[in-house]
Amino acid sequence: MAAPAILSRVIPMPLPKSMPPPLRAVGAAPGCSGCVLRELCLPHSTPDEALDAIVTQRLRVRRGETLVRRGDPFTALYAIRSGSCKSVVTTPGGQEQVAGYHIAGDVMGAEGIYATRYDCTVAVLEDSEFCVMPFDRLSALARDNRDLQRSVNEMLSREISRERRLMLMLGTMRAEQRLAAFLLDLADRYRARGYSSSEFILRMTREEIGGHLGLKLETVSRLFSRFHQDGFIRVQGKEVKLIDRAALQQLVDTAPA
Amino acid sequence: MAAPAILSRVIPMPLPKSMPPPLRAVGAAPGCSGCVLRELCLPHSTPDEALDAIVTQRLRVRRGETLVRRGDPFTALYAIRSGSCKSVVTTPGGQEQVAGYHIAGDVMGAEGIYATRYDCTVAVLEDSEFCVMPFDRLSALARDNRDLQRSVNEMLSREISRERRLMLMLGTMRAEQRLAAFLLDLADRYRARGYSSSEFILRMTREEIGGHLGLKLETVSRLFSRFHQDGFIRVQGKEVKLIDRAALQQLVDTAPA
DNA sequence: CGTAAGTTTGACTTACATCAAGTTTTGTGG
DNA sequence: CCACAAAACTTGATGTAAGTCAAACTTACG
Repeated sequence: MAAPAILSRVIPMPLPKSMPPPLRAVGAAPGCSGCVLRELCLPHSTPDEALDAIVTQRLRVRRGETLVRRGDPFTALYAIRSGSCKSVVTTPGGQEQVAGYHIAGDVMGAEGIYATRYDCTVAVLEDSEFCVMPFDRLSALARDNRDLQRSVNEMLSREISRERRLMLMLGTMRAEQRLAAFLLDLADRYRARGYSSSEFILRMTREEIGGHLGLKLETVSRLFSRFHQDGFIRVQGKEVKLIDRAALQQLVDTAPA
Repeated sequence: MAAPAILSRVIPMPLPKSMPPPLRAVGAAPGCSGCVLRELCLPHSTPDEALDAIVTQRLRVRRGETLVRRGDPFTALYAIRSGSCKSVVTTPGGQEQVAGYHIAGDVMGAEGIYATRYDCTVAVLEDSEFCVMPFDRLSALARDNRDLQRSVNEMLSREISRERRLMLMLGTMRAEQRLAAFLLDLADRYRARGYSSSEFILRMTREEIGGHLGLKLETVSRLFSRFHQDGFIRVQGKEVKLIDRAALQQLVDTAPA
């Protein structure tokens, strides 16, 4: 198989300086068994035996680069080891929707399995590191391992649920509810990763957040200001601190009408 | 395991003609190998050997009944053999979003694999017949059959793509674009099933369509009237006839601004 | 055949978008 | 490290697409 576009942009892992640059290094990669993100990234059902065979290489990608492009042949799932990115879908008319804001522990690319091509472009928001999980390898491993097969199914199913929640948000909520829900969801995800769930740095611009929530950047900015004034949060550019979570939650839960 | 709610309302498999109304099983499954919907329902990779073992029973459900409820334990995927339904997600605040409008050949329930519970309520829009694919059976079959395993993955992945398109629509399009996209998508799906792609009967009310597209029923109604006046379609209640597909397509493709 | 559910259409309101101008932050090269 | 240009952000004034409220009409079903 021809090397997918992405591999041509691989930056060698800086770990042991002596190691040849990636592309092999299967067992040589640190493996998932000791990874702190394991619980998030692979479903709990993932069997230990398989763990260190799934990830064949690590990739470093710099802020502003593209990890996969819409239409690229599907070859692998990518897990975020560190950093963050957004996945973007585009209408025929050129409008952009940020389908996901992904942070460490998230797995991306699952939509490509059926279509054999990725249908999102994944843009890297800060210097990041990814674990590459070639899909035919994953499938082969799963064939001999019932639990791993289940893990793959769960991973896909989890993605369906995630998107359904987003759809629900876009279809039913008003602007302030969307932003509140976004912030609370983000906080939960940071907590699950052991980071502070009340204080974090947004890696997306107001425009990108707007593109995610189906709003314009001015609306996002105004809402941040309003939440700040109302004492729900403290914002300073990209730094956000949640002050009154209950209030945000109540915003989300309260029917608009 | 306790009998899942859905199955408790099912009558044992081999059965006579005279059954009490709702949710009734309609006899031993004829198998998928001769089914006209096979191409749509199961991915092309599905191996012949597995085909007749996947569906264990057929269910008849009458209009207005509920096939699965949000929160029910996940046990099976359901394929629509004939008829149609909507799947509904609900916000904490009680707002409803119609996550999908499903017609013959569609498979539902995939989101439950991860969560072990369904997270949509599926309401039946007209008297319909379903093929029940118990998931542990499907998994077991897939374990011994690489192609079937792939089919399951593809089925899930296809659902992710479907939802992503809907998300894109909700996040970026204006009302008239949404309705146009909805009609064109529906037409395509009918064509793929061998039905007329230019003339069909909507089984959803204006309110349900609105709930699907993130609009209010009055807006949907007005748009139908406008499309009618503009000569794009001909509407008469639930009967719709597409007249000028190109015009609808152009609406969808034209950037709003 | 009658009643309830669904649909259409109009008048009015509103949440968010758009346009615009000024301020702050970021990142780069001297 | 600073300077300065570009990008990102904030805030106000105004516009508009879609929502809300309301009333009359049509369709479907028990």
